[in-house]
Amino acid sequence: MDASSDAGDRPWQSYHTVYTNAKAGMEGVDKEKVQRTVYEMSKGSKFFENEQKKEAFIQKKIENIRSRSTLLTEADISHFQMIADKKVIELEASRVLTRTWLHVDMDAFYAAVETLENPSLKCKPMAVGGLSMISTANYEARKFGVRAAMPGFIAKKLCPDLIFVPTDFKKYTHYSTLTRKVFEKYDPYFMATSLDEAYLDITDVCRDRRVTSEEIAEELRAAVYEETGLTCSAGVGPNRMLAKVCSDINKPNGQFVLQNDRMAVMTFISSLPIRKIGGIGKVTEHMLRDGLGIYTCEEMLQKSAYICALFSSCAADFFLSVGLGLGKTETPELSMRKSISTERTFPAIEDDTLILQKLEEIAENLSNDMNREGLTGRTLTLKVKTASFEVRSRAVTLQRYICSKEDILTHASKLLKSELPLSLRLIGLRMSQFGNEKLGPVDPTQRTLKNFIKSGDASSKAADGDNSIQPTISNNSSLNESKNSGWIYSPDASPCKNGDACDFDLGHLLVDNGRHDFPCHGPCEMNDSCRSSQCKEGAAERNGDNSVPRTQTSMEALEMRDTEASSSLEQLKEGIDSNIEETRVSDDKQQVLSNQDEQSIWINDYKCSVCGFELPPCFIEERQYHSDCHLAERLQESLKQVTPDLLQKHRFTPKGSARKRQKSAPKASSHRTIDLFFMKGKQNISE
DNA sequence: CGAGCTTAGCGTT
DNA sequence: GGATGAACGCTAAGCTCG
Repeated sequence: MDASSDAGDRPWQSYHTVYTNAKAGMEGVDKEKVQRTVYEMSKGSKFFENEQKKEAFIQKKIENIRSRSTLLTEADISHFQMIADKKVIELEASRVLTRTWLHVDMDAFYAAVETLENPSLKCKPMAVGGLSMISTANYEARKFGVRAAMPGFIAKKLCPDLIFVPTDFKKYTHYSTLTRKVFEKYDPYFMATSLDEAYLDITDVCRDRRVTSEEIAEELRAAVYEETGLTCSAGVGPNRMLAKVCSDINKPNGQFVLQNDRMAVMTFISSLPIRKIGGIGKVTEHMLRDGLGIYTCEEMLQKSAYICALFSSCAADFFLSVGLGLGKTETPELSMRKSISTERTFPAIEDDTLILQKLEEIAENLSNDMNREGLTGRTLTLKVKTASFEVRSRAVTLQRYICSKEDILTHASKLLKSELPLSLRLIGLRMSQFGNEKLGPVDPTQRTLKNFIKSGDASSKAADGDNSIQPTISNNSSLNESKNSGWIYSPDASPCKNGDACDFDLGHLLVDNGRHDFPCHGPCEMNDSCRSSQCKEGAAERNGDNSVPRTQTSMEALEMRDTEASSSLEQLKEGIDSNIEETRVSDDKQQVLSNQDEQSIWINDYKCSVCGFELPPCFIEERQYHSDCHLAERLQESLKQVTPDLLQKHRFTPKGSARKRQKSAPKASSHRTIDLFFMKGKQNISE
C-alpha cells in the first residue's frame, strides 16, 4: 500500500536513512538533491531492499499506534490523563535547577585532527573513513551533504573531489587525552562519553571562582584550543540532556547557554523538535510524529494521555520528562562494562568451511580482548548478518565462565552450525554476564564466601538474581575426570521456593579477587564513563544522599538485612563462626581457607592439599571455586553440628543435578530457536 | 507468578 | 564496477521453569 504512494513522483522522499536528517554544518545544503542521490545510489541494492522491509515494519507499528489511539474512549483518555498528570507532577517535583552542566563536543573531531597533522587538507572537502563507511566529514564536505555514517561511495557521488583519509585511532586518542586534561581542571569528575565528547558539572567551579557559566565555557573552549589547536563547541544547561542540545546550537566553534530557570527551560523546550533530544532517533521520531502528531517537545505534554496509553511506563516517563526539559543532574556512579564484543564485515561468503574459519578469527579476537581486560563471561551471543542484511543473534548461557579461544569457538561453532547453510556478510561474538574476572572488575555488591559468613550475610535472604552465579566446572572435560565430586555446588538447587528460609545461598557468592577498580588503561576509547575509584567516591560525596553509588546502597541493603536476621539465624552464624575456629585449630590436614590459605591450599602450586586434585595455576577461577567449595564443605560439616534441621533447607547438592541441567538447558534453547524460525517463516508468508 | 533467558530492535558515537 | 561499520547500553516481548 505504502509502495504505491512511494512510487509517485518523488520516491526518494520516503527513503530515510540516519544520515539524511539535518546536522550541524548542513544548512544551505540542497537536501532534495542529496536525498535523491542517496536514493538513486542505493536503489535496487540488497541493503536498500532490507531498509524497505524495515521501513514497512515501522509503518505497521505507526499504523498500530494510530488505530489504538483512535480506539481510545473518552473514559480511557481521562483515565490516562490522570495517570499522565500524576507522572508530570512527580517529574516536576524532581526538577533540579541547582546544578550547571556543560557539554563539550569537539568539532568534526577526527577530520580536524587529520587536518591539524596535514594542513594541506585545509579548506578541502575531506572525510575520515573509506568507500564503505565514513566516520566524520569536515565542514567543507558537509556543504555537499556528506555526513558521518554515510557510505563513502555515496559521499563521492555527492562530492567528487572528496578526499578520503583512513581512520587512525591512535591519533584521536592522543588529542582526546589532551582535551581531557583541560576538562579535568573544570570538573575532576567529568564524564567522557566518547573520544570527542564530555559532560562537565561546572557548578562548583562557577561558584568558587565567582564567574558565570558563559565565561567558563569561553575559557574552556579557549583552553582546549590552546592545548590542542582544535576547536570545540559547548552547551550549558541545568541538566545533561539540555546541555547536549545546547552544544549543537552554535556549532562549530560556538556555545550556547541556557539559564537555570524553569521558565527559560520551558520556553526553550517548547518549539524544540523531538529529534534534537538524545535518545530519540529516526524510528522514535517517526512513531511519535506519524503516530501521534508530535513534532516538538512541548507536544509531548499536550498529548501526555496518549503517550501513557500507548507506550510502556518507562518510555512514557522518558517522553514526559523530555516535555518538561528534565534530564540527569547527578554525577553517575562508576559503571562497569557489561559486555564485550567483536564483529567483522566481509564480502558475503557461503562456504561453510570459510565461514567457520572467519568465526575462528573472531573467537580469537574476542578471547584476546577479554584476556587483555581480564574478563570471563558465561553468556555468548553470536551475531550474523546475511547477504540480504538480515541480522540474527543466537545466545547460550553457560554454567561456567569462559574466556579462552577454544571455549568460545566450541560454543560459537555450535550456535553457528545450527544456522547454516547461509550466505553471510558479518559475523560477531559478544560475551556478557561477566564472572570472577582474573584482573578486571568484580560486581562490588558481591562478596567473598569468607566475608559473607563473617559479616553475617548467611542470614540474608536469597536475592539479586542478576548476580547469582552457577559455577560448574564439570563442563571442562579434564575436570570431569576428577574423582572428587563433592565440590560442585549445583544451580539446580538454587531457586528456593521457601524464600524466607532461603538463607544460605552459595549460588549468590562471588569470589573476591581484591580488585574493584574499572580496568582503565590510559584513555578509554569507547563509551567510557571512565573514572577511578577516587573519582567515584568524590562523585558520591558531591551528589548527596540521592545518588550514592550502587555499591554503597547495595551494601547498605545488606547491612539492613543483617539487622533483620532472626535470632535463630544469628545463632546459626555464631555456630558457623565458632565451628570455623574449631576446625582451624583441630584439623591440620584440611585447612580452612582464608585469603592467604587460598594460595597455600595448592601443594607445589598445583595439587589441592585437601583432595589431591590437580589444577595448574592458570586456572585461576576454577581454583578459586575449588577452594571455595572446600570451604563450603567445611561449613556444611559445621552446620550439621549446629542446627541439623536448618541444614535441610540449605542447598549444597551433589554433582548429579548439575550434570542434568547441563544436558537439558542447551537442548531446550536450540529447540526454541528452530521454533522461532519456523514461526518467523510463517509470519512472513502470511504477510 | 516471578526470575532468568533469548531474540530483536533502537540509539549513540 | 561494486560497494552501507563497530561496539557498546538499554528495553520490550515472549518463552521456560520451578
